[in-house]
Parts: sequence; structure tokens; C-alpha cells
Amino acid sequence: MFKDLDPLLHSQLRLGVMSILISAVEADFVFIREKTNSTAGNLSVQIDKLRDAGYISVEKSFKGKMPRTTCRITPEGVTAFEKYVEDLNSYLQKK
Amino acid sequence: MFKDLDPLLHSQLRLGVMSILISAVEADFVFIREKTNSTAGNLSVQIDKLRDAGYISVEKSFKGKMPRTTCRITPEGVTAFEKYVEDLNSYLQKK
DNA sequence: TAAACCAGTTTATAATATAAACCTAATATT
DNA sequence: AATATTAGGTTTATATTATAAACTGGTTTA
Repeated sequence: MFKDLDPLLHSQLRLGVMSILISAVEADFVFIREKTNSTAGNLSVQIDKLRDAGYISVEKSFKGKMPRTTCRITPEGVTAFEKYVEDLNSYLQKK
Repeated sequence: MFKDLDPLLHSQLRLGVMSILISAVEADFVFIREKTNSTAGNLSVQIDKLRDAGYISVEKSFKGKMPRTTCRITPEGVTAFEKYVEDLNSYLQKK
């Protein structure tokens, strides 16, 4: 009846990160932090988890002299996100 | 950009319980346990939380000699569920 | 009458999310 | 030129949550 929901995606902040990345080519740390209204510490941890799962790739570079962290969704991330959305539908059928 | 998700509903098991109850007049403990494929202990805890929040009502009776726990969704529960589904949509927009 | 079973509850533990504290370097202030 | 402030994070500690294990009270079966 109900599909198991990917626990990595069933988290408000990680889902927000994935939601941003699925509709953008890339997004940097500060942009994501602002859009998700999260703290840097929490975002840092959640980005690590998404990267460890292979759902996103993370690239560190410099914008001028300042560090910059850029995230992109991977093909596996796209697949996982789409599956999550589909699985979620098993819970949301209206009466 | 993203709506905060009601933490009480953003839980696989509690969402499953609410999903069952929104489309049924009532459902008993055993039925819910089977449909959600959960353990009795976990379900007991999650049902308490939903009841404490006023999202469901819980009635204890006997079916013959055996105890029976029947759950129903409350109007507040319906409202909360509908809001959750709507808020969730802010995360699920497809590219 | 003992063993197994049903319908749960309580409690302990594991997992997770979040915030607080910290780090390194750049820029602005006195 | 020192000192404070800001930027862009990371690490670590704590609070919350989910889950499983153990237990309770009663019932049915052998």
C-alpha cells in the first residue's frame, strides 16, 4: 500500500536542497542557505550526506579570494528525487 | 520559497496513519499496523502523538473479549493534512 | 495448566536533525 | 599596525525523533 520513502530525501532541508538543484544547473552554498533559510552548520552536514549518497556533487573553488562551494545534482540524484516524489504519492491520494 | 512542513506529519509512519484515516471513516489499530507494515510499539507511540496533537481521536472498546482500539481523524487533522500536502508541493515542482 | 498468542504499552537505544562553537582568511575600523 | 568584523564554511555537542526490545494483561489452544 505505502511505498518506503528514501530517508535521505524525507528531510525538509535535504529535500529543499534537492528541489533547488533539480531545477538549476548548479547552486552555491550561500544561495542554498538563503533559499532554504537554514543555518550554515546544518546545511553543511546535510550537503555532506547528499554528496556521500552520490545524489549531488560538490566543487570547491574561489570567487576572487573568497571560498565558494558549488553543488550540482547527479543523474542518480535526479532518479532518487523522482522516485521519492512518486513514492510520496502513495500517501497523498485525496479522498 | 519553501514552506515549513508540519513535523508531526513529516514522518513516514504518522503520514501513513493519517493517509488511511483521511479516506476511511475509522480504522482500528491492527488494520493500521498491517497497512503501514509497522511494529505495534512504534505505531502505539505515533498514534499517541497524533492524538496528543488533536489530529485523531482514539476510542478503546472490546470486540468480544478482545480489546480494540479505533482511530478517527478529527477536523483539525483533516485541515493539518491538507495543509501539509499543499506545503509539500512547494518542494515538488518539476523542472 | 502450561504454552502460545493477541493487542497493545512502556522503556531503552539508535538514528537524526539542529544549533552552538569553532576555524581560516579577508576586509573594514581606530 | 593592531583589532574588530564579516564571509564561508566545518566540527562537535545536544536535543529530538524514530524504532525496537521488553513487558503487561488477558485469551485461546493443546
